[in-house]
Amino acid sequence: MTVRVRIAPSPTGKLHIGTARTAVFNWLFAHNQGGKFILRIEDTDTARSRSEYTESIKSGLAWLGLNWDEGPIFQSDRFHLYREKIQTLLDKGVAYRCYCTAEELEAMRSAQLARKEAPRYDNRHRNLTEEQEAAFLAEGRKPVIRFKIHDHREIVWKDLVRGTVTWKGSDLGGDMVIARAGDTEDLGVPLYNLVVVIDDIDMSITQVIRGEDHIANTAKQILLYEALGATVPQFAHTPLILNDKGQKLSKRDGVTSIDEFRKMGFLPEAMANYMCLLGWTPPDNEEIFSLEGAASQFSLDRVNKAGAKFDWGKLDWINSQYLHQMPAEQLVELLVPYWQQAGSEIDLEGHRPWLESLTAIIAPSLTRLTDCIAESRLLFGDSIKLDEKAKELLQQEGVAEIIKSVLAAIEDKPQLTESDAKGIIKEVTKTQKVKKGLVMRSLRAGLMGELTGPDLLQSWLLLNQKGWDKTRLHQACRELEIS
RNA sequence: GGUGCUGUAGGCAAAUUGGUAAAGCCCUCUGUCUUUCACGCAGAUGUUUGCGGGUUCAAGUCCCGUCAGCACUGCCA
Repeated sequence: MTVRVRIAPSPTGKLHIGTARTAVFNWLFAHNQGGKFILRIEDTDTARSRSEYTESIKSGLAWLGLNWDEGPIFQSDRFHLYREKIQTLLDKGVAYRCYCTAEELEAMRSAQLARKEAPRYDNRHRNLTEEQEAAFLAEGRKPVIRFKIHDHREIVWKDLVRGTVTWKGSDLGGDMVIARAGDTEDLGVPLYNLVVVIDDIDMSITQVIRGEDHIANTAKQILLYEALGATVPQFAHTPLILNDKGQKLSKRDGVTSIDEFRKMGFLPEAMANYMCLLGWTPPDNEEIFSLEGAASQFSLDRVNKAGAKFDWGKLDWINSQYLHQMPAEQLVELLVPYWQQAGSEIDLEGHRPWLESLTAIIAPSLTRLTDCIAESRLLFGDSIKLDEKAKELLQQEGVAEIIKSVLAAIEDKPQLTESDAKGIIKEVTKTQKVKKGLVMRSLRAGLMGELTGPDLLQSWLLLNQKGWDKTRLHQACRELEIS
């Protein structure tokens, strides 16, 4: 049988890292098995679902490289199918109408809690007579539809991640609501546990791979598969993504949407790579790999059972690895938007070759794309801002002379080559009778205004292309004379 | 309260059906390279698998108990 798996997000928020990670595992499994990966939008909760979130989910998955083979399928288009199935369950006598009000349910729950019992529905309307139903209707009550869960039932499945999982019917909270009262619809509005099952049957889903927070739902859903006379798919419950305190990662933890990670300067390849590692370890122990590479060796039995703590340090490291090995001509394209956003003074469109050289110089110090702003700060513009240490160095004996002789050497040279620059440094070292290190440091101070930064020779050549080396060195001389 | 799951160095983790534990990666530190920072390369620190029992020639792995953490316990998904 062809493997068919799906990711079924609810469009009630932007694409969440947890949803994306589940999508990664499904995608990996599908690609490993030569199966299909399907996108289904679970928007039965019309009050909370928004189309803009559907867009965020689609664009987020696409950005990560998680292409889907079928869909998106929208549950909101399929209410007719759900109603049909509800009727089937009603006809079979495995579902019934419950007329309890929210207040009654609440009273029941608090009474149970007061008695230190597990809160659950006591199945009180399971066997109502026609007269009783008529009486409730006459009161104006709107029924929900409940599916019978027998306490003595034992539900067992072989989880692809966790092994054999056993659940008692009595621990499922009583007969479950599969449709809530609708304003017009006699059969109500179908709810999550029901529609998931109906769709997974209808779409011939063979493996359901989702977060472990769904384990209890799985037990309920298996009962529905049986009631609908369908084959039960295989299940795999993946560990949750945890924050640094060990709790399920939530919106309160700050950055959780894929959109935010993108804006923070993470590459899609790095994100996808890291998400694979959130609960899975490749057999070859390599930690840098593409989705395709991971898919070729993916298996659910290497998925961890313990929660996966989100490790920012590791994500940063992975991102830096991708950044460092990316060709400058490709990287520069990704950097330009950040420079633009930061309001760079120079014309970013008209200076691709220059920007590409700049990119090559700063690339090794980038961890996130956003770092390009800080790392290139000293290379933009015709002037410098001397920090304390640079000022101190420039005031050392002989330094002013070094700067002046360099200036003299470049004054009427339009464009320096690397060997020109090296020659000048050598020459100045000789004529001023100083060590090369002092020349380099002096030059760095005068050219950059600070004593640390990327490779000096390359930086100089970059500035030279714009004529900024002359303006900056002149400025350094002026400031030296004033102080 | 109930049910379920998890517990290996600072972090992520590896360890075929029980067979020498701490592989690998991140972080930290040191060395190296360099004018400097970063990158790269080389090396180092960390320790006995939450705790207590049991089975066994042998237990991270199996069993019992205990503690801790997390998840679920909706007319949300």
